[in-house]
Parts: sequence; C-alpha cells; structure tokens
Amino acid sequence: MPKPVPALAKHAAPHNAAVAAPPRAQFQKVKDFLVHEMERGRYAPGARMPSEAQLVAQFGVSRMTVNRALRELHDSGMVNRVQGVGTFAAPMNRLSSNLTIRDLHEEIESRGHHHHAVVHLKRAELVTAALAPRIGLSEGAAVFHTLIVHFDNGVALQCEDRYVNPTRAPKYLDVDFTQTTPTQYLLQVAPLWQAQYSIEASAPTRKEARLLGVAETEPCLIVNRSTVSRNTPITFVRLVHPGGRYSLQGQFKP
Amino acid sequence: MPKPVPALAKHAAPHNAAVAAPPRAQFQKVKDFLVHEMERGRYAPGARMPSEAQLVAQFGVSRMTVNRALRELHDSGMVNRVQGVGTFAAPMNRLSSNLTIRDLHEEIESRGHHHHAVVHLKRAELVTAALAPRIGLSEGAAVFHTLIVHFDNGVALQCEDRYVNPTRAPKYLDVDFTQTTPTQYLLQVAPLWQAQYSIEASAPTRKEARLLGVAETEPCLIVNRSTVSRNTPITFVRLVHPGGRYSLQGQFKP
DNA sequence: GAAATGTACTTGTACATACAAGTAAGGTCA
DNA sequence: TGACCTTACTTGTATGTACAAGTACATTTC
Repeated sequence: MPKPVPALAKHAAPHNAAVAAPPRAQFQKVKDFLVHEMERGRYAPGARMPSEAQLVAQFGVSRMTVNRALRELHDSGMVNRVQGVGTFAAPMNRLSSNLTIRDLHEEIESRGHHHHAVVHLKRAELVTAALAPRIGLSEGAAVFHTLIVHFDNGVALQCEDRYVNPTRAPKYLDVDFTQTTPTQYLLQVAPLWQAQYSIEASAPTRKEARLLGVAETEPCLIVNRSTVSRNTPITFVRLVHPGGRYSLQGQFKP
Repeated sequence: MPKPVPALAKHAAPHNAAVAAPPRAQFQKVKDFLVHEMERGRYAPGARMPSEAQLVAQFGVSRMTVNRALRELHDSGMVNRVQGVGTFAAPMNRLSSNLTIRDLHEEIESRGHHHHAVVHLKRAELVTAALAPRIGLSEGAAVFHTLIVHFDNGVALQCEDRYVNPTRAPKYLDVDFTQTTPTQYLLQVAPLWQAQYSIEASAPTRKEARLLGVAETEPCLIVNRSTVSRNTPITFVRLVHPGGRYSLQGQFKP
C-alpha cells in the first residue's frame, strides 16, 4: 500500500541546511540500512544477514526496534527468518506487486471524466451446472444476473457480466445500477472480500462486441473474478475491456 | 505475501479435543476479532473503531500488543489511523492484491514442463529518441537489445523484447540466454528492483506473430515493464503472450 | 560408534513504561 | 467576538526486560 509521503519539517533548519532531512524513526534507519546493503549486493540471495543482537550493538537501539525492522522486511518478502537459525536475504526471484483494482466509477471520475452505465440485463435465473460450483450454489438454485456496459465520456470501456449469490445480497435486483455500481453495492452489503482473478487476452463474444461497439476481432483484456466474503461465495464476474481503450497499471516496490 | 500455515499442535490434546486449535498469538487474536467485526459489518467504512486503550481493557493485554495488531491492519490497508484522532475502518472501495510475477523459467519448470529459449537478437544498438527517457540514457548512447522467445514444452509462450542499460549490466551480452533468463541474470547483478508495468490486450506485430507462430489477429496479453534499481533505470521490456496460452492469476486477501 | 544431554545462539512474543506529537474541545482573557 | 491556552485523548515510537521455542553443535554417556 502506498505510504503517505513523510511530512517535511515545518520550519526551516537553524541555518546552512538547504533542505531539512526528514527525521527518520530508528526502526526505519535499520530498515533503510539493510535495504541499501542488499541493493549494494552485500547479501547474496540466501546469505545470512546480521542477527538482531548484532544490529542492536551496531545501532545502539533496543532489540524491539531491530525486531520491528526485520519483521517488516520479512512481511514485505525481502528476507526470510527462521526461528532458532537466523535471518537470510530472500531470493527475490519472484516479484510481487500491488495490483490495485479500483472501482471503475471512481477510476473514471478521478480522471475528470464522466461515467455512465447502461443496464442490458437484470433478473433472476436458474444457475447452470457450469456456474454452480463457482458461486457456491447447488444446480438449479436461483441466481441474480446483470449485464452492464460502462462508459467513459460516452466511450464503452467495460462490459460487466455478473452473477450474484442471492443469499448474501437478497436485494441486489432492487438497486439502480445507473447510479451505483454493483461493486459499490456489494462492498456495502458484504465488506472485506477475498477474491481470485485471472487476466487474459481474448476476442470478445459476438454479443459483447456489439454491446461495446467494437469489431469481433478486437483484442480484449478480460478479467474473471470470483469473490468470497465470510467463506461464502458472493459473486462471479467477467469484465471485458476493449484492448485499445484500457490497460491495467501497477508497480512493484520492495 | 502468503503467510505460512500455522503449525498444528504436535501432540494430541489431553482428551476429548478432536482437533487441537492452533495456539494464536495475542496480537493475532486482536486482529482476528477486529477483522471478524468488520466482516459482520459492525464498522461501516469510515466508522470509528475502538481505540488502543479500549482494546487494552477489553483483551487484558498490553498496549504494545494492541498497537501491533492495529498497525498491521493499517499496513494491509484495512484501517486508517490518524495520530491524535483515532482509528477508522478503511473504505475498501479499492481492492489491492499481490500480483506475483514469477520468472518464466521457474513458472514453467514448476508445472513440470520443459522450458527452452530461442535467441533471435543479441547486440548493442544506439538508443532511439523514443526509448532514451524510459531507460535513463541520452539519445545516441549505446543500449543492449535482446529478442528472445520462450517455449513451454515446445509451445511458444512469450516473446521477450528487452533493452538493457549497459552501465549497470556491462556483461549482459556475454550471457548464454538459452541457459539463464535475462530476468535471472539481471536480478543477480542488480537486485531489489522497483518496477512499473502496464498490462494490455493487443494484436501482436507482424514480426511477433511470426516468432510466436500465431496469426496476426490473435489477441495477445502484453506486459510493458520498466525497472529501476538504486535510482537508475535498468531495463525496459515488452512481453507478448498469445492470449489463448497464457493468463495472469492472483488473489486479493485482506 | 551411537544416543542422549547440555549449551549457546537465534527468532517470536509479551509486558510495563515512557515520552513525543498530533487533534479536538473547552475555558480564559483581552 | 476573537485569540490564546489548557486539558484530555489519541496514535507513534522507543526502551528494557522476560520467557518461550527452535536450531546447531559440542560434550557426555552408554
């Protein structure tokens, strides 16, 4: 998660200091030191790093402070720690990032554009055999189904084909989805999702191409996502984005 | 990052307990309690949550323990904290996940498949005006350029078009890329990347289609990534994956 | 020689305490 | 009324201590 920028010193330094160095917490100094040494290549992947006791002696801080520094490096995947053995530089052969998927309405409005949605389908259906296991319902049970196209300044940006488990969102069909996105509503009634998703490139179906106003050969970025809240499946959604109009962006940070 | 599964009790419980509940640390109990209450919807987005002092009284633990629980919830984006004011349930209107991009060689081998690479280009070039700013070189400077196609059990899976900053990897052209992937090598000489990437769907270029053995109309998943280490750009890479053969997968976890 | 034990070192967690720094609200005084 | 101060409460950080739990290695014992 992006941490807020550390506040700059409010008053000018006494004299001679062009830019006041923002004061760093002790545990942060330890972290910065270790990260810097890793960047320098001092600790090869898998190499043993200084123990907490050594860092305590080196920095003259308490062990709790050093422990916090190392624990946070561990939480961010930069080091491995084994109780009774020591701390080791992480292999870093896999890069993990924060891919943030924002609510589309918020994303569009934050660009200063206008968002509107067209609801093409909003009804209850009987769940098919293929879908039933993905949404935690038995075959033949009722499921809510919506098909909504989202526009950014009048340009179709996303075709949202969504199935919703009625047990956790019984009033889903009463919502006016030209005013509230399904994501917004579902986050209200079932906060704190867990989700699995896959991202792939594919051609749209004929229907999707027609709804989005693109050729059937237009490459599309497709996100399939199923979400779970409190161990019960909530919703399964297929999001189709015309390739030329949409891209996911993110960044890795150690 | 996925935490290891908590170890089960090694010996059977004294009696009557079918499955020994794994002992939880105190700070974890506080976290679990708060997460559970948020799942129940007790704290609406933006609502004030219990202060550290209140949780200290409720759980009978020290403030440091409660502080750790709340700090970790803050680090994972579930609550917002304001010094002097309090702790508040996070809006959760944006979902951030850990999208882990593994080294392709490792990813293929871990599936039990065989990976091999064909090097189509490996040389120094003069950097073009368009590329220069993205890789931190002045126009006309030398840049390394490789074009490699990666195969999974003989099927082309990725076309890797990469430019490398020679100042940080001067021996890049000496590497045998049929044995070592560029990612593996670059992680050795310049560990701890920061990277920015974008993911989009598009048709491949004519050349890429030929190298991958797909039609020019095949939708492809394209990842553009530029990486920085120690504040100097290292490499810029365009990864083209045939849509039908590759997908990115990940999961959100609060 | 093999097994058990002891010892030193490591990380993991927890506590009580302390001070700094920020916010909000109320009260005081001009 | 308006500016200032005080007070209460909040989070942020740091210290010192303590014990638990795990590992590695040398030593002792059989």
